[in-house]
Amino acid sequence: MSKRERNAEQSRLDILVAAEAEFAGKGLYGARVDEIAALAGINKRMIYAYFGSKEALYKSVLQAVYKRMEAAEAKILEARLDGRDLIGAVIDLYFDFLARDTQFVSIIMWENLNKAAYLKDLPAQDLERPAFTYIREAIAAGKDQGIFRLELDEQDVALSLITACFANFSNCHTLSRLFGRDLCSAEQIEQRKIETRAMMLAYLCL
Amino acid sequence: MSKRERNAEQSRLDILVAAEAEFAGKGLYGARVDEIAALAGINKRMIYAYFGSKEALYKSVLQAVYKRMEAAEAKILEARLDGRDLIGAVIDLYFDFLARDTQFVSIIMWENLNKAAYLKDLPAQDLERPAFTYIREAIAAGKDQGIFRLELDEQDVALSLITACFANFSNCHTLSRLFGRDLCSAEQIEQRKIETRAMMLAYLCL
DNA sequence: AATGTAACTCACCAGTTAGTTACATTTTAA
DNA sequence: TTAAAATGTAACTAACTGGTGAGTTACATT
Repeated sequence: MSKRERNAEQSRLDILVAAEAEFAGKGLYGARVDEIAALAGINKRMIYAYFGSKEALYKSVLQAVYKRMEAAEAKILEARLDGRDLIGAVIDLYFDFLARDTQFVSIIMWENLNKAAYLKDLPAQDLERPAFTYIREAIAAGKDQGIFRLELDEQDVALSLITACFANFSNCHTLSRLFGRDLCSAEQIEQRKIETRAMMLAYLCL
Repeated sequence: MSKRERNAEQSRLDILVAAEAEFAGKGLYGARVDEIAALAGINKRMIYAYFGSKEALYKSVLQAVYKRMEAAEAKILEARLDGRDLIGAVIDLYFDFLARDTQFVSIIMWENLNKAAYLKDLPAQDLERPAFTYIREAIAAGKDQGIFRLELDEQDVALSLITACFANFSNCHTLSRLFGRDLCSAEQIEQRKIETRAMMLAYLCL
């Protein structure tokens, strides 16, 4: 086997990237440590040196994955939109993020099947979602401005929004089979985005 | 080990029930044949006698699971509802089914993570969904009667409806952590049902 | 009582798994 | 210069895995 350059930081990163691909594809149980080592082009021993165990490696991957979502959501906070514009922008952002980052979708699903057992071990700080707070506040403001329905609860709307986006990606394979069209394709996803936007706005707006 | 009563049909069923629990909990990779045998209270050898392989057993479970969904959907066809009543009834049905049958939810999710590889092997007949056709026809009729928006596509609406229901169950564990409330609880699910109904009707109706 | 067979048990295998260890090489710092 | 710490390799192990060969038991038929 060819020698690796000595670079602890790079090696750690290579392991994380390989592990994410392996965990996304096969889950915690199905993933093989030897496979991760081979994919990272590193010796298996280093995985144990850097991460300690397969489980600990998985937790690091989970953390990294949520960090990506947080980074994407930061754009929402920066844009400082409100009302209908904000809702549209949020849906665009989630659709684009989930369409691009299929490993994120897979790992979240695996974590759900695992009853979020490992997510629970993550420090609370890694789970704070400033974007959720911002969305809730914007909905409340929209109600005050008389553009959103008063009877709606901000938290419920935020939940509806996120679930409506996510399900298009988490279940696209089985639904493709059931509906007889490839829902994973870029065109179908674009269509789902338009549809989701229309649905959310019809629901929210007076 | 205690002797089993000789009953091929019962044994087959015991294996299927045990396998579904094991596959739902751990997926195809994570499930252990020995565990299924222990859970079914049967000798492992019989699993191979009846089903041939772990994969073949999984496919049988997948088939059984979809049959349950089909049976639940049959009630939609029987009720012969239309318009807003139908939409409400469909949401009720999916919510109630998914809330009760958590193993269904898990297995569908696993199958999606597996890119529906095993679903593709199932005979097309097991995947026909008369309920979907009925819903699409009812939406078209609603448009003619002037109660539903004309610009909507029936197929898109059916998709929105199913995804909006499913995501509440598939992602409840991670979302519970993110939103700081137990979205798997009966009360929260009831709240999500009300919300989903309001959203779909606002979206569909003129 | 003898026979045939479906249902079943037991003991085992060959391959795989996460994790470890002995040892070699390189970097760092005094 | 040199000792120690860090980084790397490859061989190893103990436990586990899906799957199987061979033999046993219950029971119906003759």
